[in-house]
Amino acid sequence: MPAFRNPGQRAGLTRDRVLAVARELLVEHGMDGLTMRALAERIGVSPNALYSHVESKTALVDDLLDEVLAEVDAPALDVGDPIAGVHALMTSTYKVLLAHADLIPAYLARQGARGPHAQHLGDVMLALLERAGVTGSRAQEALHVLIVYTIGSAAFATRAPLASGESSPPTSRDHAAHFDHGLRWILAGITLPADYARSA
Amino acid sequence: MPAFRNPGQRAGLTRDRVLAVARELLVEHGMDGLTMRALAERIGVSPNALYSHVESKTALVDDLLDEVLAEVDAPALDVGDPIAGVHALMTSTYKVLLAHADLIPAYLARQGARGPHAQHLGDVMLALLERAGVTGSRAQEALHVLIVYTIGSAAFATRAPLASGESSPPTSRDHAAHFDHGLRWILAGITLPADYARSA
DNA sequence: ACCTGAACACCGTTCAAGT
DNA sequence: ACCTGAACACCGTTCAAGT
Repeated sequence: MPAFRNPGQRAGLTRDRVLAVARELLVEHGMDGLTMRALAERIGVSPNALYSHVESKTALVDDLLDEVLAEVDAPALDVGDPIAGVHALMTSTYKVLLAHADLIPAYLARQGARGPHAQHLGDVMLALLERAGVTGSRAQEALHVLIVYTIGSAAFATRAPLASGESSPPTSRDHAAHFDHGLRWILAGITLPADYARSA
Repeated sequence: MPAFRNPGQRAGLTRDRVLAVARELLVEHGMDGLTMRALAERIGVSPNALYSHVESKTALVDDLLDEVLAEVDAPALDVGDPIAGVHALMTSTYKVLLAHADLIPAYLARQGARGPHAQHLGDVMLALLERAGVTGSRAQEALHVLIVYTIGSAAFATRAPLASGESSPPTSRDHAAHFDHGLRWILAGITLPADYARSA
């Protein structure tokens, strides 16, 4: 907060640096510790300077969450079994989320991300689902249920076991197996005929 | 905020009234609209007066979320199939959550509730699981995965369909059927031998 | 275009009174 | 015990400068 610069003097700040320091703050002190003012202080700039590089705090967090999704491997759109492609995509997402466990509560609160990477992954998913015969609002639903399931599973896997009972705690391999079973069930449900449950 | 009372004059405020108005505010304006100051203003009291009836804002929201769980039907502990009991309990919880859809984002953010009602339902669940042969940290895990799944499913069911595509949107009956399928799968997974996935 | 200083309109919470 | 007034230590964001 002390003034090393006069008005008009630049700090050499970039949008990428803002995002990087924001991520540090979030990992170190959680979502409550990520404030615009704390962020500005760590960078060494006045709080309002951030608004030259970021539209709002909400947009900043959205960008943060979206950035991580760049690490997800998107399968090819037009080769192989489309449901196998969806399976691979969600499995990769699950792994990426586990690699950034500190961000999981934020994903959970927002029920996913919203930026260009999330958009792209969503488009890939919808294209794969379409090739599998799932379209329209049913595809939108399938997308959402898969996202919620994946984030929820990642949240569950990062929960420290409460250490009661005699059996050994579940390994990350156990969690991954659990995740995989559920994923396969959901995919089976999604590809059923659309009116399988329309009866009384 | 205008002063109708002098210091020392009571407003006849009760803890139940604070909770009731807090719930109004949350339903009307969402989680962001529920502030201690807005709450105090609607009640007609100064903001700090609330702290005579509530420990903190966090505790207030916790109580709010917990209160709703009083509506859940807890099955008998010691009669019938315990897994059928767990199934009935989660199904009742799902229905109660849908009946208070405005609160679902808050449950999601906190991954459940924490008060006495939540505690009681958790105890019932653990007792049922124990009768089904699931104990220790594995039971804790099962509890958590069932909670996350149920809240996530309720969140999914209350999402307005995005209205693209030719097929008719899924009914609440469809959602309930989906929820039931997933619940049965999870229960099957939970009751498998503990080391089913321990291989390489 | 990018920064500072100052300010606006808020927060949750505490502390010292008053009855 | 329950309330008010005032204050503390914060928020996100905007506006008017300066270069």
